[in-house]
Amino acid sequence: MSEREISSAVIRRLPRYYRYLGELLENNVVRISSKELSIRMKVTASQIRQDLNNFGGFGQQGYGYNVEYLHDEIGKILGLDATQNMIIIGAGNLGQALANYDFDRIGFKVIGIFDINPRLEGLAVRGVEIQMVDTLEQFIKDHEIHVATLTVPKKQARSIAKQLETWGIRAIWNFAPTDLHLSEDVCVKNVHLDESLMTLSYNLRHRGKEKYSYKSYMED
Amino acid sequence: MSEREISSAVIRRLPRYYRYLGELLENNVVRISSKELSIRMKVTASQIRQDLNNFGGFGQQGYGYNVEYLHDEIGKILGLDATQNMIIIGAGNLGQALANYDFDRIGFKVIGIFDINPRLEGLAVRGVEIQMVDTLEQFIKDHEIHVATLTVPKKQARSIAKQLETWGIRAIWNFAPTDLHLSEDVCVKNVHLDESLMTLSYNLRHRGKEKYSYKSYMED
DNA sequence: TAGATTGTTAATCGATTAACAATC
DNA sequence: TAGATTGTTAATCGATTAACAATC
Repeated sequence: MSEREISSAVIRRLPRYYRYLGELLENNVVRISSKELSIRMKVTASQIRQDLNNFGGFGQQGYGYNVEYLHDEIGKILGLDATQNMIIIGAGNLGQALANYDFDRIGFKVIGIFDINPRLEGLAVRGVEIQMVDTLEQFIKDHEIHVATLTVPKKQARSIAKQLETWGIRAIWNFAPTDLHLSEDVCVKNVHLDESLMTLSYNLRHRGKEKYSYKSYMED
Repeated sequence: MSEREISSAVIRRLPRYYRYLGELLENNVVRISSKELSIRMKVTASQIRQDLNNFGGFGQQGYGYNVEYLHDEIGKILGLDATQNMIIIGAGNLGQALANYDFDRIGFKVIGIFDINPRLEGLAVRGVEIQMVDTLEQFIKDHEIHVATLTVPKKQARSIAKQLETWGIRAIWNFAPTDLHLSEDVCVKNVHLDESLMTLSYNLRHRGKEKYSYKSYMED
C-alpha cells in the first residue's frame, strides 16, 4: 500500500467530517451523498470526494456513503480507535479544565496530572490525583505514555518539552504560547488561544469591508 | 485607501509575527531583516515580505524592519490597540480558566461571566462575579458589549449564539463543539479542542511515514 | 559610493473546483 | 435498464517562492 503524502489541509478537515457524520448517525441517517453533505457543511461536494479519496473509496456510485461506515473509517484514519494514555503537565486553571474534558471519547485517557506547586499535590481532578513533576520521569516509564498535554507557563514550556522528549513522549499538545524546538519525530500541535482571539479581533475590526461568510467555519 | 481582500492564511500568520517581534523587543533587538526573522521563524523571507506588504511598506531597503515599529503596526492591524469589553457565557471549568487569562494584554477585557447554574452565582473569578444568564440581555445593553466567549455545552450553544446576535454581539469566540449558524456580519472564531487533538492523533499514528518538521508550527 | 535589503513582479507550486466516464 | 452518484482526471484558482530592480 503506497503511502502518499496527505496535505495538512485535508487532515484538518477530517475531524469536521467526523463530527458531522457522528451527528447524522445520532439522527439515524443511514446514507448520505457528497452533495447532501456538502450542503450541510457548506463546502463543495468535490472537496469532500477528493478528501475522502486520499484514503480510499468509501462510497458507492449511485448510492453515496454509508454514514456509519464512513464515520468509523475516518475515526480509524484519525487513530481514534486505539486508546492512548495521556498526561497533563501543568495543573493550573487550563490544565484542570482540560483534565475534566471527556477525551476518552476520541481515544485519549488522562491518567496523570503534574505540577510543581506543592499546594496542588493530591488534589483529585476527575478521579486523577495531581502529582509533583519530580515523579514525572518514572511515571512516564511505568505507564508507557506517548502523549502529553502541556499547560505550563511560557518560561518553563521549552525545557519541560525537551525533557518529555528524552523521556519518550512522542506527541505534545502544546498550550504554552511559544514554539517548541524538538526533533522531527515528536509531533507537536499548538493551541495558541491568544493568537486565536487575535484573528477574531482582526475580523471584528475589518468586518464589513469584505465578505467572511461560512469560510470561518473551516479556519481553525 | 483601497481595501484589498486579505487572505485568511495571511491573517492567521500575523499573531505569530507579533509574538516573535514582541520577544525580540524584550531582548532589546532594534532592527531585523526578513532574512534573519525567516530563520528564527522557519518560514521564507519571501513570505514575510509578501505578508507585510499586504498592509503597507513597513521596512526600509538596506536596513530591514524596525522591531518596535513593526510590532506596533501589526498590533494595530490586529486591532489590539483598542480595548474591547468581553463577556464569557458558560462558567464551567473552561469558562473559568479563560476568565483567569490575561487577555487585557491583547485588548480584551472580561467584564462579565454568565451561567445558568445558581450554585455559581456570585462566585468571583479574577474579580468578576458570575451572574445568571437571565440578566445577560440587560448587561450587554448597559455595557456596550460586542464580543462574547462561548463556553457552554453543545446543546445550548446555537440558541444562545442566536440570542447574542439579536442582542448586538458582533464577534463570538466559540468553544462549543458545533458550528454556529449566524448572519454574515457576526464574526465567529471556532476553537474546537477535540478536533485539534484529533489532528495530533493522526500525526502521531502516521508519524515517520512522511516528514512533518517545522510546518506544524503554522498549522493552527 | 558599495552593500544590503526591501517592495514587487514573475514563476512555481499546490489546493480547490469542475467535469465526466465508470459503475452501482 | 435508467438514474444517481461516485472516483478521478483536467482546469482553475490561489498561495508560496524566487528573482530582481528600486532604493536606503
